[in-house]
Amino acid sequence: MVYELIEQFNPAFVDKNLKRGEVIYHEGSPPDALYFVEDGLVGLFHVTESGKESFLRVFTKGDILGHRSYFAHEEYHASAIALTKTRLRMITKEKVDGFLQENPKLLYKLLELLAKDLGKAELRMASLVDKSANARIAESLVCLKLKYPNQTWTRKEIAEYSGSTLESVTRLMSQLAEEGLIVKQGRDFSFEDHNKILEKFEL
Amino acid sequence: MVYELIEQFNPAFVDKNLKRGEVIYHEGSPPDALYFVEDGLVGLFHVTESGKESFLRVFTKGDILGHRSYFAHEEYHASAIALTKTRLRMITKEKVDGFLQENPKLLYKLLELLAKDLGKAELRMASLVDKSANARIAESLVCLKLKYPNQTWTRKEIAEYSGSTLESVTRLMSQLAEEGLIVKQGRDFSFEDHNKILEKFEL
DNA sequence: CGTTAGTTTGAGGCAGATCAACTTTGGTGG
DNA sequence: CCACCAAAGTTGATCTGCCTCAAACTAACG
Repeated sequence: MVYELIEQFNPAFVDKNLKRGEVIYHEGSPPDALYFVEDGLVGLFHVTESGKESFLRVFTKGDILGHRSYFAHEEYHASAIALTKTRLRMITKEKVDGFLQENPKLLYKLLELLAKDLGKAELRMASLVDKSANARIAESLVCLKLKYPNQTWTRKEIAEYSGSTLESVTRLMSQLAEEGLIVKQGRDFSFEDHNKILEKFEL
Repeated sequence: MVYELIEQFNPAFVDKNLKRGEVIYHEGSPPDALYFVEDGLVGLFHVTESGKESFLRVFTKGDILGHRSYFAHEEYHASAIALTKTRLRMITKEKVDGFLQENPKLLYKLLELLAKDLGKAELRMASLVDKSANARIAESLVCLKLKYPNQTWTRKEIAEYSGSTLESVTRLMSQLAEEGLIVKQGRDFSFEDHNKILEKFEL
C-alpha cells in the first residue's frame, strides 16, 4: 500500500473529516495537495459539458488520491467526493516534493498504480463500445458490491459507473431480482453467486 | 521527451525495422522490453472477446512504448502495431532496471506520461457515454489529422479510435465533404478550418 | 411524520449498429 | 506501363437497444 511507504516519513499531515457528499477537491482546480484515505470511501466524478456525470474511480482505506493531477502537472480532471463518512490525511504539495526524492520505492509504487489504472481505464473504454448496457451494468453491480460490500450504492452511482442510466439500472435490477439472481433489501441489494449474474451476460 | 533521457545512457539498444502492419508486441504476452520510436507511427489496439477492436493510443517519433505493462507488472493489455514503415529501438527488461535506478528524472517523466494518459483515457471514456457518435468521429478526424498530417488514416482506424463503425465514419465524411468542411483526396482527406468542423458538433 | 432524495414502471422515439451489395483505389508483378 | 485484384470505401435499407421524458411510489433521516 502506498500509504505505508509515506507514513514512515511521518510528515506533517493535516487530518480532515468529511461526511457523505462533501467535496475533497473540485474538477478544474489546480492540485494543491495529496490525500490519503484513513477510513471511508471516496468517489472520483467527472462532469461533462452537457452535465452528464461519469463515475471514474473509487478510493478506499489506504488509497492515495490527487496523485494523477499532481504528476501530470494538470488541473484536476474530476472531483473527489466522499461517499461515506470519511477520514483523510492531507499533505501539501510543497512537502511532498521533498520526501519523494528520497524514496524511490514510492515512485515505483506510484508508477505501478498509474499504470494499472491506465490499463483499467482503457479496458473500460473498450467495453463501453463492445458490451451491451445490461452487461456493463451487471458487471458494475458485481464489481462494486464485491469490493465494497458495506456500501449501499445508489442506482445513479451504478449507472454512472457503468456508463448507462439510472432507469436502465433499475430495470435490470428488477429483472435480476425476479430471476432470483439478486435480492433487493430496501435500497441495497445482495447476491449469493455473482458468477450466475456474470454468466447470464457471457462475462 | 523520454527518449532523450534514456539516450544519454547509451545502453545496449537493439534496432528493429518494421513495415506497416507488423506487430511489435501481442496483447496477452508478458512484457519483455521497452521500445522507442525512432521514426514512423505505431498504434496500440485492444481486441475484445467478441472480436471488436479499439484503437487506444498512437505513438510517434520520440515516444516510448511497452512502459505501461512494464510498470504495472501486467501482461500487455493491447497489441502494438506499426502504422507505417517504422524504425524502433528496443531495450530488454533486465537492462532497463539498472539505469532507471540511477535516473530519477526519468521516473518523474514516466509518471507524468502515465498520469496524462490516464487523464486522457478517462475523459475519452466519459465522452463515449456523453457525445454522439458523429461528434466523436468529427473530433477524431480533426485530432488524428492535425497531429499526424502525413498519415492516411483508414475509415476503420478512425472508427476504432472514436468508438464507432466504419460505415458511420464514411457517412459523416461524405456529409462533411458535401458541406465543404473537408476535402476527400483518394482515401485521404484534408481540411482548412478544423474549428468549423468542431463547431458543427458544439465541440 | 413530513419531506426529500431515491426508486420504479411505462410509453415512445431515434441514433446508429448491422447486413448486404456494389464501386473505387492503389499497390504489385507480369 | 498497364492490367489485375485485394483491400478499402460507399450507399441503402432495416431493425432494435436503450435513452428520454413523465408520473407515481417509497425509503430513510431529522
